[in-house]
Amino acid sequence: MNDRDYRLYQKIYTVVREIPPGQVASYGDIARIVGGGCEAREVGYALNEIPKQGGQDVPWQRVVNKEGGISTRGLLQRELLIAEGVGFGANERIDMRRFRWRGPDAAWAAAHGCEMLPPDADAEQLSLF
DNA sequence: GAATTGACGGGGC
DNA sequence: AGCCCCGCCAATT
Repeated sequence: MNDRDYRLYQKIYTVVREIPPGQVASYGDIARIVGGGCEAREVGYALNEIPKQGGQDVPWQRVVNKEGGISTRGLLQRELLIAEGVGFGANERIDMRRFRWRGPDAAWAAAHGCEMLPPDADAEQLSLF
């Protein structure tokens, strides 16, 4: 991995660290927040590198796929999320409307050169209740 | 260096 | 809801 990738990975980790406990974000969400042409798969690769880099402070378990499911082998990620209060529904799926992170605030995004998450119409509907 | 793979997403059916 | 296919691009073989 070259230096540019390393810095990109660090930026990804910085964003992931902003996910509050008890909430989750999708790989695509993280990629969009990071911006700069970052893509969902690259986020997955970055998270995969965490164990090699000793990034113990990165809450990687809060990053799931867009369906609210986990793709990692083993059940560790599921256990960690349940311990934080993230509930799994039928078919081992997280209710993204309830637990999806809405993204960083504008000040943080600006300070770190990141993008805001586009408003989710579905989530907006939920807030009306 | 070509082919394959993958902790993904979106669109179509 | 599920399933399939394509695009994406870094990492690996």
